[in-house]
Amino acid sequence: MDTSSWQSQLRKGAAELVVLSLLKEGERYGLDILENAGGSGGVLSDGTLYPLLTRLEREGKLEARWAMADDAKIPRKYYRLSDEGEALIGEMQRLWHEFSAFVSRAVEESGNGKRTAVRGRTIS
Amino acid sequence: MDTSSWQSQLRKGAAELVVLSLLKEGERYGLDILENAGGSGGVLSDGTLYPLLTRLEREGKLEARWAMADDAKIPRKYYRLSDEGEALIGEMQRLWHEFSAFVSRAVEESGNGKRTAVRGRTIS
DNA sequence: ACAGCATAGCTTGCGTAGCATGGTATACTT
DNA sequence: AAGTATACCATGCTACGCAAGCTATGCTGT
Repeated sequence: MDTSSWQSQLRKGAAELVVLSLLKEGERYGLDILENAGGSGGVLSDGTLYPLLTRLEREGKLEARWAMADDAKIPRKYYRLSDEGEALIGEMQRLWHEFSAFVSRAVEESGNGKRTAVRGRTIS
Repeated sequence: MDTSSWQSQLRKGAAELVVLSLLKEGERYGLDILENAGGSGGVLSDGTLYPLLTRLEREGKLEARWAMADDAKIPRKYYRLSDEGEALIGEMQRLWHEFSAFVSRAVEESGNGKRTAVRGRTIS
């Protein structure tokens, strides 16, 4: 049973929400985000993340700086929420709750017994 | 704050799950599905639903028949799960729970305080 | 010395699905 | 006759996930 392409579709949009949510906690760089959002059951691969970060920066939702952390060997690009991003994430989180509640309800109701059969003759 | 195109992205894949879940209860026709899945906070418009039903039928996940119900004025096309669709929906529902739990966790953890600031000098 | 691997970030091209818009056809209402 | 409701379908646009592949640095083992 192949559900992999369907899962890709399901992830659309969720990546943006998860990344912005992670950055709400504070500054992070690419691979750091990937480890926190792309693990088992995760929603991100690196080919998805970097274009996404670039886009969010271009759209003004994120700001970025290159920095050399004390324990790092090579420079990292650190991203943080802009004022606009900060304003957006609250609304997105509210919409996510609404959306996931709706889908979960639809999924769960389908467990409760059969509907009565539809009357009517099939047309051939 | 425009989140409408983001919401479209979020809906991708969810429509298929919701439709198959509704059909797990029993036979339904197009507008019937639309009323149960497309309302407020819903995930479907009719320009999405009909191509989706056609695709699912073509892929063998659904079977359909035209029928004249007693209370209807014009014929309706009734869809039901095929054996393959029945086998698939269980797996999809399991994956949905996993996925939505992951995203919800990411969203909710972002409420718990600030991370410690990253040490390191910005490179200019 | 140098091959291999880990860390870190980025680019290209493909495929898929949501959806706005518009269309067909029938039946009922005014 | 015109308008509205029911019911289904087709076209074209767009966005985004992701596989695959690229660059560059620094550490480690032989």
